[in-house]
Amino acid sequence: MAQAIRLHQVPPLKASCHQCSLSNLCLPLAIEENDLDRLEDIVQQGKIYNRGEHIFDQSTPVRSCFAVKSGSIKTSIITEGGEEQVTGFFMPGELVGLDSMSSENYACTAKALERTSVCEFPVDRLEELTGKLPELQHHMYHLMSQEIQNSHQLAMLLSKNTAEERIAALLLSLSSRFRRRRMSATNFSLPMARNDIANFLGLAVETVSRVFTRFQNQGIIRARGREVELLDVEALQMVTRDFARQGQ
Amino acid sequence: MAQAIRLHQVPPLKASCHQCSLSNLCLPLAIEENDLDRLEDIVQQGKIYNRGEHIFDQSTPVRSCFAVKSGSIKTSIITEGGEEQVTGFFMPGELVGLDSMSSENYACTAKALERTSVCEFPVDRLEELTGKLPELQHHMYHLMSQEIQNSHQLAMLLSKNTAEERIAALLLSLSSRFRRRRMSATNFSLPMARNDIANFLGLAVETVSRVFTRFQNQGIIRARGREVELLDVEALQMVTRDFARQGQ
DNA sequence: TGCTATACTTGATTTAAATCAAGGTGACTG
DNA sequence: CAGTCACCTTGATTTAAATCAAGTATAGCA
Repeated sequence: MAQAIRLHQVPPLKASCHQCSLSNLCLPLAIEENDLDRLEDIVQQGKIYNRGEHIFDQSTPVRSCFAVKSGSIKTSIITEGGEEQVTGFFMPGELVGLDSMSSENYACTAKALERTSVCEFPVDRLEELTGKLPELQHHMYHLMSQEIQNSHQLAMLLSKNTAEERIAALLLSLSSRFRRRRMSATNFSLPMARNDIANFLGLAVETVSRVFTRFQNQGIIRARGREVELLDVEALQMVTRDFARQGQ
Repeated sequence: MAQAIRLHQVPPLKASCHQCSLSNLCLPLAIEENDLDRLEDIVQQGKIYNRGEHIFDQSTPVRSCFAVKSGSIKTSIITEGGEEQVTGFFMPGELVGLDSMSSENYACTAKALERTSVCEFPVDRLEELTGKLPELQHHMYHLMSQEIQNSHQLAMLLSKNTAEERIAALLLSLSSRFRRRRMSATNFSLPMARNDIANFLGLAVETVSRVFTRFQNQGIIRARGREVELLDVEALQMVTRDFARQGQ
């Protein structure tokens, strides 16, 4: 109930990038105080999606990319056969839709994992603006190259690592992203279902479940549903590196 | 021998983007005839690398990204443990290093798979230029988003598809890329070793070898070392889609 | 020309994770 | 409040591909 109340807190109607608490993570990061107005001119703020609602759909015309303001988003691609591959999870301050920048149609579908508010940046106007603000352009290139790197890391994980290694890596990634957002790095609530984790990491749900229990039995984590506590971060790091060590 | 002669043909010393045969695939594609000089101003053309030589190395400072002029390149990332993951193969007209745009250090290592000539675009000057030429900026965003999509497709392949499906998909990808370059789409020479294919697709070399022989026995391809002939493209396409069908 | 190294192939065995099968848990709903 | 559904867990069995273990081509090189 307390939670329900929190969920219904509406963001200020005319919230500005100036005041946004995410300005050190999001696009404003790359913009001088002076020029911030120009970003505000093009952004549409505070749109809210409920759990399960689509922010955009694969194969529909690209209008905008989106920054997560609160909540979280998952993106996935779907084949002709209806098979789904989760391609990413996005937290506040992160930009969704970079894989569709300057394309005709969205390359993936973005879905709210919980009640989520986003800021919308129309791509054409964003391109226009990055043409005028070299720092912003630089930042966009940087974000996109990071996105490529992330995806390569995922490919690496999928092709070279065991189930335990993949899950440890995901938990650590979430942990450090929570930390950057000044939330607990060891005690958090997973925004996604086991199913999404399994799909993202190329595993069966059953395997994910088993690894969670194994980690729990080893005293590395404590997990009750989506609530997770990392009891031994070093041990988790060891798990991800075991693989690397064997290479030598 | 005829081949050897072809290999030693040196590109014109002051070759220009205007005259380049790849101008419909490469960056010039996005630039008006008038503005092409400005791209030529920043490009360093015709650098040649021998088989096995590195164009750039992971973790060294980023200077440039590179367009393949002739030959081919593979990129890979290497973990602390020395484990390698091949992240891509690049053909003439394709841009290498987008995963490192606007980063401090290169995120991967790029290696010539054969005698390869490249055009070099210093990143800072390229950023400067894209700030002035909206179409070029648009094209860069497009290329980078494509690169993200490619990598997501790879992740999909790695996490959802069988060995046969992965290899069929790779052969078809190579085939269509050869076609776009006005080379035979059914009769080509693989630029990379079985080992690289295996690593790229997350398989053991032995598995790659076995699948090649299986395809050969089924009359789908003919393979003698790196020489490959696609005898039944439709059958290959069926292989990649078998998976999708089962989803329904 | 033969030598060595690298690349590739083939077969036998093992294994990590998928699949199959069955319950348990919790949340919302009529 | 019982019922349904979505989500999660656990156990038994199967399987695709890895690994182990030899070979066989092929290419580069002295």
